[in-house]
Amino acid sequence: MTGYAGRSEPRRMLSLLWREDPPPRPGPKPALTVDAIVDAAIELADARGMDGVSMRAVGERLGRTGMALYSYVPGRDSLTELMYDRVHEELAAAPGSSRPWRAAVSDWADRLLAMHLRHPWTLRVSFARPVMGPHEQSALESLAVALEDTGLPPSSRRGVVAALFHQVRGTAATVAEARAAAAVTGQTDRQWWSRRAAALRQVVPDFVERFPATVRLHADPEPVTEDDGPFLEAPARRAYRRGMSMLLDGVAAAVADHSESPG
Amino acid sequence: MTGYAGRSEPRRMLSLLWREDPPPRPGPKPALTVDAIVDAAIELADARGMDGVSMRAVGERLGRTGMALYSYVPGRDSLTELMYDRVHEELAAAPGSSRPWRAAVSDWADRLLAMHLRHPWTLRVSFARPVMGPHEQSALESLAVALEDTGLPPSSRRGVVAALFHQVRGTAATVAEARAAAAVTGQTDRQWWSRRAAALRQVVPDFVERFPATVRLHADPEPVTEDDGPFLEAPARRAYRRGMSMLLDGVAAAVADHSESPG
DNA sequence: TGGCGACTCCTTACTTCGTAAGCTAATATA
DNA sequence: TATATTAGCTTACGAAGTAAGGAGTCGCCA
Repeated sequence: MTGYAGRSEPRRMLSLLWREDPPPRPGPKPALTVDAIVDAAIELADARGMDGVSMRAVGERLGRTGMALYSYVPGRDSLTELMYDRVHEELAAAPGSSRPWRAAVSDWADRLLAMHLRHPWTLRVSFARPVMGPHEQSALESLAVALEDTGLPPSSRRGVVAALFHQVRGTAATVAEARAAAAVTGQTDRQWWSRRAAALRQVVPDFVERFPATVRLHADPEPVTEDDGPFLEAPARRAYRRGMSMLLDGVAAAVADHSESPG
Repeated sequence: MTGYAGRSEPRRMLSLLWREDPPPRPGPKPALTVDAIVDAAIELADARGMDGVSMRAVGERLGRTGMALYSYVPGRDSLTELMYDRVHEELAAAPGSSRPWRAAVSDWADRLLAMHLRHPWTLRVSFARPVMGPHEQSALESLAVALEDTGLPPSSRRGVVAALFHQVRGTAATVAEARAAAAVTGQTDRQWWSRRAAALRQVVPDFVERFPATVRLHADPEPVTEDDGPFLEAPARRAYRRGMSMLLDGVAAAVADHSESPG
């Protein structure tokens, strides 16, 4: 069961996240640091995926046994949360705060998407119960700042925040999955897809008659023009752009509506 | 590593999903059926979560050992996909096809959300690589039908489909997480939250000064008036409604724009 | 300054998981 | 009827998280 935040003692976990330095204590000097452990775990996760991050593997990477880590970190889930907060450091603050809200928000989402794609294992940590670490918080803060320029009330802004997170995380999951499957099965995603389609034609020969609207939905595929990645990745990225643009259109409409008759 | 579709032989998996009945074969008569196994697994998953669904546990529920299941199903991941497709049966087809697209789409999303909340373990199966079972397909078909009434081109419709899935799945994950945490920790989500807030105040006393926009974002909480569930569940549901409404506003704008100047 | 006690890190062991291997008994087809 | 093939069992392997306990190390107070 990975991905549930807040299972352990909240005080201990928050203390770790915010790097409260502990008072000097008796006993041998710690040879490791939480940061070193988290770094090693992130390297492992980036290279081999979250399943490659076992306590033993992380310990081994640091020249220790797996059990040695338990002096620094309550357990594996807590380590995951620490990793999660850490990579949010990469989300640099928005350049200038004087840009129009739409550009700022759209940029923010793109940067979050890029972060998730650099570290796909972050998608295993649920957005539901925020980890509430410093870097995650400051990422949220910069979005919150951008959204205040809309003039919308807090309740509406919360709706936008949730929608943005869902859109970004869903897209990231789709793209990451396509990549992972390609890596695991050893075949390109195009091969994977064509094999699957051939098998489907065999098993369900009347697919076109039974699901006509679905077939029409996938008609008219656009050529891959830009750098939106390999075969299966491209449609996900285009859908992301379109979905985001429609969502922001809706937000803009709400902004116009609200500035006409505020309150 | 749960949740990756299409790991096993695609032909075998599709044959299982679409219930191709195999030709009579030598050997003892099978005492079980795939359906019985899938049903047992779903009951277990609903009751104890996906972690309660081990091959041994499912076998035991059917009076067999875990290994007995491998005659029917290639492995655990495949079983998960079968479970996933099965519960999509609950997504009844949309009532009348003559309703306006917005109502039809909104209803569809609500029904999908309800399904995910009845079976939160479905969220472990990625939307990225569709399982392509019969029930999942017919759920997608009814959405595709509703979207054709918009008159939007396929590429735009695909964007809407993706956005809808992301919103629904993200919301479902949020709500499910709140429920799971309450069940696991034994404390109500209100207790969980207040403890966490207290701990945060201790560890980061200057939180309000450091993250003012975040604090303002969470200001002005609305009273829980309707049946949107317990404490932490309510904001997720309200955010869902607001987000969905803004998204559909954006779609409506695109519809208006497109019917003015099609092509 | 001596020693108490808390600490780090190790080894060992327990549990649970998915599933590979190989056995026996049952059965459709030649 | 002989044979090949299957279902379902037992056994076992490797990997996972982590509990338990011991050995050595150091801060703090008498």
